[in-house]
Amino acid sequence: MPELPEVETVRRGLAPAMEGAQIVAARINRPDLRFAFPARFCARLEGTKVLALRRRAKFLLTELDSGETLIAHLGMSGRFSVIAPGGPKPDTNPAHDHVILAMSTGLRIVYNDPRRFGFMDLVATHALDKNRFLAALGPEPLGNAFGAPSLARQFARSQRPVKAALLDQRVVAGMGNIYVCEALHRAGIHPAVKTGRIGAVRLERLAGAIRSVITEAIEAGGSTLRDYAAADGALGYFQHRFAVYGRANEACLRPGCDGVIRRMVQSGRSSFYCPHCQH
DNA sequence: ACAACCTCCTGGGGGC
DNA sequence: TGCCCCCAGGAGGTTG
Repeated sequence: MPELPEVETVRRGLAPAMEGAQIVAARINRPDLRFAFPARFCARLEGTKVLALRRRAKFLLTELDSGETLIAHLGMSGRFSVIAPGGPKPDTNPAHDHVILAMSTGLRIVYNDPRRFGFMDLVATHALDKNRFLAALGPEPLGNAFGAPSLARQFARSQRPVKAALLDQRVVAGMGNIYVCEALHRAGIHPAVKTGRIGAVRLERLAGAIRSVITEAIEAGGSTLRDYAAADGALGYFQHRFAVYGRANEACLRPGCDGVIRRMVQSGRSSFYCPHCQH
């Protein structure tokens, strides 16, 4: 379940192993992940130097000195590992090692993804904004363009449950099921509330809750449920701070609230909320 | 044009 | 004990 905080943690782990280094060899072990790899994928990577590792929403962007940028999405179960020569190997099943980059430093970068919901693309850096995966993304929750005003604009466009709206990457980029549930709980907003019924004060509270939950989750190295680990194998620990996610039938943790967390299904996805303090 | 479903995939957990 | 079914979920694609 890599959402923004997990992808940011992966980026921070990969950056020191990749930035400034050259990709001396690239290998893919199958022709596709969720989508086919682009033409001449390995050849276009080999011999390039990594200028910078960036992140946009849940996408990892590796800027190369060839003028192209490698776009990677971890899907549900994608993991990048940095492997030192003779060093420990990750605990992932090597049958699902799909992409292997040998760096000029001797380190290897391995992309492992059992479910293959992840995908990669390679596009001209100057046209990154026009890429089909990135073009429609909304503002970064920690960026200046995000806030109550941007939420208000997006919420006015269509009436739907706020839970569904926040999962829409055009509304705010990088939120997934976990952090949407947590942010709604912090803001005291019921996940089924229609977007148009949220007033200015609550919008401000919601924007603040989104920023705080994402900030704290990044500081905690993300959340590790089953699949996720950072590039060095370290586990996140924000899962210990979940107030609602995965806590059905447990007590609400909000001070002074004696509610019990419930689970409901919205558009096929679990929503966790406290019926006592979320309205 | 846009919103609601469908689909991709595997490992793990629950139930029988 | 073992097996089977179902669930988890991001986002593009398809359908309506």
